[in-house]
Order: sequence, then structure tokens, then C-alpha cells
Amino acid sequence: MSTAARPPVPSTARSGRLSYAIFTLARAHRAHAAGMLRELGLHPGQELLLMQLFDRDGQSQSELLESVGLDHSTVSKSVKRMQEAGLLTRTPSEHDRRVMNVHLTDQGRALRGPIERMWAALEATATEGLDPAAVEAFVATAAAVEQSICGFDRTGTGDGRPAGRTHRP
Amino acid sequence: MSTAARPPVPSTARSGRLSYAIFTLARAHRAHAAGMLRELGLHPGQELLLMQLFDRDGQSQSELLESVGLDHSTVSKSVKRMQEAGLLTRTPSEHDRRVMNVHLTDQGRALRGPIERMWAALEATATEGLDPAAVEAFVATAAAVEQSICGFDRTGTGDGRPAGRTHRP
DNA sequence: TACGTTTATGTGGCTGGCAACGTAAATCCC
DNA sequence: GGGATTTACGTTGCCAGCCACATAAACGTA
Repeated sequence: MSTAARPPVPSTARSGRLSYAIFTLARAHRAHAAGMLRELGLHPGQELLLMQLFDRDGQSQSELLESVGLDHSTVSKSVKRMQEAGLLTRTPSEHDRRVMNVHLTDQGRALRGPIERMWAALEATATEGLDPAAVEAFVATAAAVEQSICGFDRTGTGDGRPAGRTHRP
Repeated sequence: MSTAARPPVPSTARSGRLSYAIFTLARAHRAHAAGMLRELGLHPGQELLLMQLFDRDGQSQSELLESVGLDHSTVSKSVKRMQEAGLLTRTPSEHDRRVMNVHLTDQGRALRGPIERMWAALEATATEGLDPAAVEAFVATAAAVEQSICGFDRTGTGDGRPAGRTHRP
């Protein structure tokens, strides 16, 4: 009943309302998705790998990490865990002995339906009581912001001197 | 130059465009913020704690986790690392020997300016070439979505049986 | 006063994620 | 052919974040 939702928005973030909105929204969204994934026995992020495999089974890990946009070490570890969980298999390629082809198991394939329903439920909750036009505008703006961020991808600003290490001196 | 940005959007997520947009946008945004925080010697998430302390120094950890909305264990560990990094101090309260009051050090306070500039730069990059009205609409929709998600916060659906553990049987 | 409950915090364990280092294999190029 | 480079993975280390369990102190109540 609107118990005065205290505005935890720090004054330092006042100048970055959009960025702060992305932060908090992403956290809430991720937490909610994590809860639903739990019921499928999955951890956040694993469903994205599975979804890519639903579309194209037998991808190599490098194709996979290109698809999901994660670090290769992350994919390597996640795939290994998911293999141990029986969701997929890793078989070395014959033409190139460096690559590992990732295939879904029956158990992994069986998650397609549940994951689709999970996504639908997630979307239904998120867009609850929202104008379709608002959803459309949100998606469009999100894409524009994402493009601006990625296009501006200059992580090293020339001065490679960190002002003060947080952990290791 | 628009090298055919391959659509990595999996068909399974086709029914959840808004949710998928939140995912990818958050990842890009977080990655970009992480790069900027690196130059300040911070890790993603630590700046949020600092920003809360900028507004109200000397908070207890429970007040802090309430402000940032994280798990108490996450705050406990992050605060400890930031203490070891010299950004803040933890002093036990006198009135209640359970609580630990968190205070900024000079080194931590000195990050206020850099963090503010970082936020401004982040926001500038994100909203680059965006109509102010579009930004406003985005923030409003984000808030609405977040509220829908949190309001629907039913993590336990009664059936507490996970369909299949991913890690520990 | 004694005992149960709530609160504030710490700790262990697990995953996601990135950076950095290392290795084997394919490829390029002279 | 032989060395340098690139590619595909693996591994380690670190941090964020959550859950589950544990502990001490404050509080409530019989």
C-alpha cells in the first residue's frame, strides 16, 4: 500500500537517472528470473546457453560465446558444469582438434518447453499493465542505448594508471 | 560500419523481447561501467555502497543493505574488502553491540568527485543522441516494470521441489 | 528470572563473470 | 619445411551475488 517507498536513489546518481534505472531494473529482473530458473534447476545465464543450442545444436564453444557475448572462460566453466549436470555433451571436432562441439542431451532438450513458458511468464509479469506502444518504445530505446555504449567501447583511455587498487597493492 | 550485426536473439526469447532487451542492455551497461570503475580502482557494486555513504555516512550495515537492496552476506563481504582497501572503516556501535557502523575514510570520501564524474560520463554515453522525452519515457517504463516485478515477488510457488539440480544432487 | 524470538552480522559454499596466464592446434608466410 | 602468428580452449584467481547455516546480542513474555 505504497508505504512511502523510500527513495534509495543516492544523490550522486541524480545526474544519471537512466543509468541508475538500468541498474535497479536489471537487478530486480535478474532476481525474478533467477527465482523462476531455480524451479527448473538452472542458474541464471545457463538458460541463455541452452536457448542458443535450441536454435543451433552442435555449436562450437567459440560460436556459442560469440552468440551469447560472454567471456570464453565463463562459457568454458558453465558448459562444463552443465555437462556434469547432464544437460549437454562436449565432443571434440574431427576436422579441428582444437574445437569442442556442444550438443544437447535429451534432458537438455526437454527444458525447451519449460524455458519458453518461463520466458513468457517473465514477459507477462514485466509488461503487466503496460501499453504495447510503451513496450515498443522501451525496446527501441534500450537498443539505441546499447548501441551507444558498445560503439563507445573505449575501455583504455590512454592513461593506464589505476588511481588506487581495491584489493591487491 | 554495420557489418550485418548478426541477430543473436534466440528464437526462444522471441516471445519476451522486453525481458531480453533488459538482459542485453544491462550486460552492456554493466561492462561499460566496470571499465570506468576500474580506472578508479573499484569493482562493480562497490560504487553503490560508497554513494549511499556519501549521502549518509556512518550507516549500519543493515541500513546499508536496505538502501542498496542486496543480501546481507554480500554487503558484509564487500564492506570487509573495502575496509581492507582503506575506503571505509567498521566500528561497533556502542548502544547495540550487534551493529557495525560504516564510516568513510578520507580515501573513500575522495572518490566522491570521480564517481560523480563517472556517472555523468556514463549517462552521457548512454543517452547520446537520444531525445530527452525518450529518456523520460524509458525511465518511467523501467520504473513501472520494476514495480510489476517486485509486486509479483512470489518466489516460492508452493511446490518446493526443484525439477533437477544443476550442481548438487 | 528464564526461555523463546527477532535482529545484526559473520562464514561457507556455490555460480556467474571477467582478466590473465598457459597450451595445443591450425594457419600464415618466408 | 620451419618459425611466427592466430585461434580455441583450459585453468587460476578474484569479486559480486545468493542461499543456508551459525552466533551473539537485544527484546519479549511467561
